[in-house]
Parts: sequence; C-alpha cells; structure tokens
Amino acid sequence: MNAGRTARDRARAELTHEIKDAARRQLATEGAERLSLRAVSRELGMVSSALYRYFPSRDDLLTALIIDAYNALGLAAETAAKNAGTPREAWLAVCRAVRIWAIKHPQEYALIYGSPVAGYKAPESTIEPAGRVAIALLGILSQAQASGVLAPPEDAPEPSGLMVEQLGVLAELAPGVPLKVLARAMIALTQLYGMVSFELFGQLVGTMDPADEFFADATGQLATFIGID
Amino acid sequence: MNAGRTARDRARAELTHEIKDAARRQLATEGAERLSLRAVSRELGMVSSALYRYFPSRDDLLTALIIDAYNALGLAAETAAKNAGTPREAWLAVCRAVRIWAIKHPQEYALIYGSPVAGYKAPESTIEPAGRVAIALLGILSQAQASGVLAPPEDAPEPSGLMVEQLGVLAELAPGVPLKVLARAMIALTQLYGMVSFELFGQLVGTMDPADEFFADATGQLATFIGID
DNA sequence: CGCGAGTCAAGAGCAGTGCTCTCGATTTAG
DNA sequence: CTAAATCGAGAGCACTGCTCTTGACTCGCG
Repeated sequence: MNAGRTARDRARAELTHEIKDAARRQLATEGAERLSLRAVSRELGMVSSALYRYFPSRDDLLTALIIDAYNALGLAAETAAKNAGTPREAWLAVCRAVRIWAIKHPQEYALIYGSPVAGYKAPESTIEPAGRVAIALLGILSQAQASGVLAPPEDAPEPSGLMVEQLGVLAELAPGVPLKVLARAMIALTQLYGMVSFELFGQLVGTMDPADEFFADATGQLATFIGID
Repeated sequence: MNAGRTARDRARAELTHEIKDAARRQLATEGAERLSLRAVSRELGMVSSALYRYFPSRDDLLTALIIDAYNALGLAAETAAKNAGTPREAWLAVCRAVRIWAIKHPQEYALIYGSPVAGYKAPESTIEPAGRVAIALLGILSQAQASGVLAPPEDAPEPSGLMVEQLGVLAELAPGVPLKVLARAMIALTQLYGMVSFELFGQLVGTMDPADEFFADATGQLATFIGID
C-alpha cells in the first residue's frame, strides 16, 4: 500500500492522476494536438508552471496518456480473450474488443495508432504496453495449436528469407504455431487496425459505413484464413 | 492556357503554388501539426498576414495539401495500374505504388490516412480525390472479370444484410464482379492501408521491420484470397 | 486616357501557446 | 531543530493563428 509514503508523496500521486484525467477529458473533446497544458492547469485551478513539476513537458504528458491508452486497450483485449470459449471465439472477441474500445475512445486510439505526433519520438517505455494486444492474439493461437483446433491451410505459402527470422520472434510467444500461420496472423492483425482506423478516421464513409457487418464478416473470414476453426 | 488572364491572376496562381510548395517542404520536415503559417511566410519573404489573401485559414491550406496528396497518390496508383500486364500484376503494382508513395511522402501520407487533424472537418472536395486508389483497384477487378482471370473462391461466404447494398455502391464501379469478391477486396484494401500505416508509424518495429518481404507476401496472398489469378 | 474599384503587402495588435526562471512558503529528512 | 528538498505562484520570453487598418498598386470600364 501507499501507507508507507509521506503525505507529500500521496498528494503528488493523486495530483498526477488528476492531471492525466483532466488531460484525457480535454483529449476527448479537443483532440491530441489541441491539448493545452494551460487549459489543463486552468481546469485544475492551478498555474501552468506548476504542471511542470509533474510532467517535464507536454510530450511527457502525452507519453503518459499513450502508455495508459495502450494498457487500457491491452486490458480490454486480454479480458475479452479470457472470457471466451473456443479459440475462434476468443480471436473474434479480441477483434471486437479492439474495435469497441477504439469507438469508445477515438482520440486515445488516434493517439496510439494515428499519425505520430509532430516529431514526437516514442520512448522505450511504450513498446511493452503496445504489444499486449498482439501477445493476447498470439496466446490464442498457441492455445488453439495445443488443443488441436488449428488447421493450417495447405495453400498457405511457407515463409522464406528474412521473414523466417522475423516471424521467429513471434514464434517465441506462440510456441508450436507454424510460421505460415503466424504470417497470416500478421496479415489479420494489420487488417484489423486498418479496418478500425478507416472506420474511425472516416475513410469508409459512403461505402461500408456503418461497418458492423463488414467488421464481423472480415474478422470471421480472416480467422478462417488463419486456420482457426 | 493562362494567356487570357491578367498579370495579377498569373502572379496569384504562381504565388499560391509557391505557398503550397513551401508548406509541403515544411510539412516534410516538421510534420502536419507544426506547420506554421508564419514560418511559411518567412520562407517566402513576406508577412504572415499576406498569406490570408491566398488561404483564408491554416485549415484551408491543409485542405489544399490534403487534396494534392490524394491526387498524387491516386496518380501513382493509376500509373502503376496502366503499366502492368495481367490483372494480378496490376493489382500488386498498385499496392506497391501506394506503399512506395507513402514511404517517399510519409508526412503527406499521415496527413490523409493518419489521425484527422484536431477538429478539422474534411470538406466535400476531398472525397473525390480520396477515392482514386480504390477506383483504380475496382477497375482492375472489373478488367479481370471481363478477361476471365477472376476465379471467385467457392469458400467465400455470400454477403448478406446491409452489406449487400453497401457493396452495391462499389459494384457500380466494377460491373460484373461478384459481391463476395468485392467484400474480400475491401478486406484487402483495409489490410493494405493497415500494413502501410503500421510500417510508417513504427508499429511493427521489432517484428516485421523491414517490411519489404512481409508486404510482398501479404499482398500476394490477399490477391489470391480475392481470386485474382 | 483617367479614375474609381478592387487587390495587394505590410504592420500593429489580440489572445493564446509551451516553457523557463525566480521567489517565498511548506514539508520532509537527518 | 535545522538544512535540504519540494511546492505553487508569478513574471516573462518567443512563438502561434488570426483580425483590422493603412497606404500603395493594378485592373478594367467609361
């Protein structure tokens, strides 16, 4: 617990949290690039310079929000995976969870999967939370493989060249899953985010919008494409 | 020709072009949200307020850049389609052209396919150039259908419900192409942009980066998935 | 040709931004 | 109890987008 810490430490942690909350509120209404330290400080009734005691720069505040967003999305994905039955249901549930979270938090989704913020360089600390969704999906594949419901399509080409070692990195997180299945999983993963981004960023207005049916169709077809029966 | 116009008109057109060029230069080095009207005006040796005679606001300048970017990408895609042999080669060539253009103009790609700019509402004038790549791909499908090299996979599910009329809009641009092929084409299209965005936005660093082989593999597999032999 | 209307760049100015530094007050730790 | 660390407040700097006014220039109509 935080009982061992001083009053100042607890106050600091609380204020840090309040700052992020206010920033998130402003993020939702104004968007990432209009997020203003001064506006946040105004909302909290403090002076703008005081914020710099908690976040050394605007970019650091953004980094904190980015990490929180990755973790929130990752948690949503992991929860969906845990509460599903068969591997196929779990895969589809994770895809749905990603989309639903994105629709519910469009600005935060844009923050992590949209264009990188102006010259902003993502620090090391973001890459671990950024991988949680992918890891959840790989875990489902691994489980499907173990329970024998993974039917690698014969017509899938065997990866070659550089891809062998690139997919090897993923294979460590999904032991026993054939490389050609992992290659198709990467295709499905990029399709998932392409589809969600298109929907959120208004790219399929006039065609597949609303995208509920298209989304269900696509994730289902790609699950089959991967070999999750 | 512009011979019929006055000296003032020609000067205005030229300056408009120079402003966009300078803005594009700054876009490439600074990113979209750090694009500054004052910096552009400084580079052109004029005063910031003078720019407002040419673009009523920063958003209007961005809109002009967005339209130019859509058109440049669309032109690249159409050129690739024209210079290819078989429909399958044309399809793959368009995919490659999109990726290459995106890599060569990352900030402009981010401008049109990244997160929408802060509260910026895309005007009507952007939707027509935005469709050029999709229309080029649909044209290839139509051509493949006409020349009999389109082999709609039997295992592809028949679209139902709302998707039927949504895909119907696309069907007008690709007459004769079965709806289930169009559904898979939309899957391939969203995958294409998801893959390119992931690569450009640094999302697959540590896994599939560099992405050349993965890109070739994915586009090839999805072309087959659609039924373009 | 001449002159009014339209167009232009320039400048000052407003409200807002991120960020730095200094200053007293408060709290912590030795 | 005292010295050090931390805190919020405030002033200030260099920016930003944008508006309004001013005086000069150019165009086209009569």
